[in-house]
Amino acid sequence: MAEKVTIADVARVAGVSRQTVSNALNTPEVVRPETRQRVLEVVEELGYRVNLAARQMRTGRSGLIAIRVDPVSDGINGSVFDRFLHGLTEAAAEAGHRLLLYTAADDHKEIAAFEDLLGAHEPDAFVLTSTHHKDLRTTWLLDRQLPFVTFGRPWSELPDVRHPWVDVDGAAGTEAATEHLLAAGHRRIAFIGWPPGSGVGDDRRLGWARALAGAGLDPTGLSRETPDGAAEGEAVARDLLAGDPDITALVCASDSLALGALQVARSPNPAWHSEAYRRIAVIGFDDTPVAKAIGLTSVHQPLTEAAARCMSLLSRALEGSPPSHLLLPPFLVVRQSA
Amino acid sequence: MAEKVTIADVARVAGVSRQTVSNALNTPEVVRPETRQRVLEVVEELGYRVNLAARQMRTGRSGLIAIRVDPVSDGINGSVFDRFLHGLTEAAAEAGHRLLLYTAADDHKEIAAFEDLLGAHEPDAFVLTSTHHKDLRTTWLLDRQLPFVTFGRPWSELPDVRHPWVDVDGAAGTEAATEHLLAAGHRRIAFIGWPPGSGVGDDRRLGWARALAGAGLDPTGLSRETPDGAAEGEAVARDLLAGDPDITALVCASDSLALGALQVARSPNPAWHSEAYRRIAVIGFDDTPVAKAIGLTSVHQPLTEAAARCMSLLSRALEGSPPSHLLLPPFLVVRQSA
DNA sequence: GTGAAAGCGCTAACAG
DNA sequence: CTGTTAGCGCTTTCAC
Repeated sequence: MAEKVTIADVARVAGVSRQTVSNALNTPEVVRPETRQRVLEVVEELGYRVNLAARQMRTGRSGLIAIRVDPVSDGINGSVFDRFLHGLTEAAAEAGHRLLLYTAADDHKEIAAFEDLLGAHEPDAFVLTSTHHKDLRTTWLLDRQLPFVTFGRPWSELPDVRHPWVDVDGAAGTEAATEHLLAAGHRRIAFIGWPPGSGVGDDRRLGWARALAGAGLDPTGLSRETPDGAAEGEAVARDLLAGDPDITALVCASDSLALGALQVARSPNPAWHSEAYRRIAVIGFDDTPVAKAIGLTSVHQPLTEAAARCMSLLSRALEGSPPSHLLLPPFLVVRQSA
Repeated sequence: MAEKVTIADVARVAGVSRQTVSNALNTPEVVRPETRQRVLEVVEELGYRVNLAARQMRTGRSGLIAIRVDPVSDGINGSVFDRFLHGLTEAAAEAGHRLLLYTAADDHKEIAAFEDLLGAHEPDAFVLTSTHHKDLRTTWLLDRQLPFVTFGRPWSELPDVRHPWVDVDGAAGTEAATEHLLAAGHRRIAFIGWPPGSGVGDDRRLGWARALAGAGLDPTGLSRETPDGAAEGEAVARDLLAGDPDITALVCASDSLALGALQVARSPNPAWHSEAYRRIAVIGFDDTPVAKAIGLTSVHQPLTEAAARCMSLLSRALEGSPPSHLLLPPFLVVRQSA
């Protein structure tokens, strides 16, 4: 049972040639239905499976899709990638592919990893995450016409960057969050985000600003920038609330930032609480387990769907179709914090 | 550069035979140092990389290690596996292997996946997680003498179950947690765990009981069982505290349970708060991002080390060494909750 | 429709 | 120490 059963065994038992077996499996329409039927029965009976290494030598296709996992999982936000990865594993399996993992510390190292992989395991395609401005990886892969899809839009101005991608509309997410707060009566809504230059962060700020503009409100003085982190979020929230007694709500670019902001919101501090009591609403981004655990309202990304879409765009790319892309809408998960 | 460079190219440029190149790479000691040096230079110059598919056809080894990822990441506790996976990816890379992902819904489906994989990609070994009583997978792999390692000890009574494994000493973790509470002066310390039968859960309960016994305390009436979950933990904690006014601390089998328990501990409810004010200490297990976020004291598992150890046991198994195993000590991360 | 031959890139076995 | 031969299992010609 664990013995190696080759195409020759199937051919012998079915009373046909090896080639006919191969045809029955790979090019069914070229074989007579009854022959095909018999071959398939024998395949089933013997538990035959194509040896991918042998196939790969002839066709050059390995059935492998490579994806990078970061050396360290940074806790709160790492869960976003992990959910995506789980979804992608399933989607890939349905498309007859398997995921191959690799690590790399930066763009250059990752390109070195591409070279290693292409020479060794020969993955059929790559899935790239965390796209950014001046992404060397996409350029490298495009130059060599290697199939890939990115989860994350190309944050580049170059109009000739043409590759399939899937992304979640971050601006729509923060916009929905802000509109939710507006609908609840909030009028002075601040934003805590990352320093400009990170496409994702800028996009999320944009949605907040758009919602304010839509309500005819002035965003001046209501936006702050900080590296990601709960401590950072807490500091910035404290500063914001102390400096502006009219702020009643905070939209954050991540759950980490929101978590810190929520500390401030939930334990009023005299330092900023000089005015009448304010109940501060807080909304995060990513709907991580932490958000669920502490009752933080957050923007949820449809990661399973994103993974499935990545896979289908990839399948299409492997068939030679021109690249297309997809911007998925996130949705707000409302909890106690807002 | 992206052109396919084979061993023949290297041989031609270096002025030796194909076999010498192969030897220089795989059996360096059998080749004259100067020849070897020249070959390696040409390899570098041409950017040659062995084609694993071709090698696999000859040697039967693919350089792949297969590991299952669960279809759905269950949020809080999923992060444990994910951290392990990240660590394993790195450890595998250092040992010259890559991780291949697959999914399966249960033991039987997973065994079917084994068969698929072995016939197709031919992984050199498997890494199994979530071992349990009557684990069909280990039996199946042992029967076929396929190399594998489990992260999780064999929870079986069978003395002949002999395979390499790595596990974290859960009992030592809850014991340390309980001792920490004892040292802080707590005398009536309850345990919230899972229904008996899940090796991991029973083990964690054992550590708590052991610590109490060591302090000469009676555990009677202090242990509760419930499926995992924050809501479940909350309900059980409420019940425990209402029924026993002397309880001042709760040790939980998971961060999910602890999260729920902490809700009760932090917002005193008249229902159980009939006695004098009690500050209830809570300790969780796994040290997930949620624990860090909400200041929950928790038992931390050394997952990166566990992954590295799994890989080294696997390497040894692939070399034919007899199986050995390892029980790693966890440690307590003390935060505000205890 | 079906079968025979060739060869993908590599390494184990053997000969020099 | 180095070179030659053979063949892993499969699929792509090309005959039949």
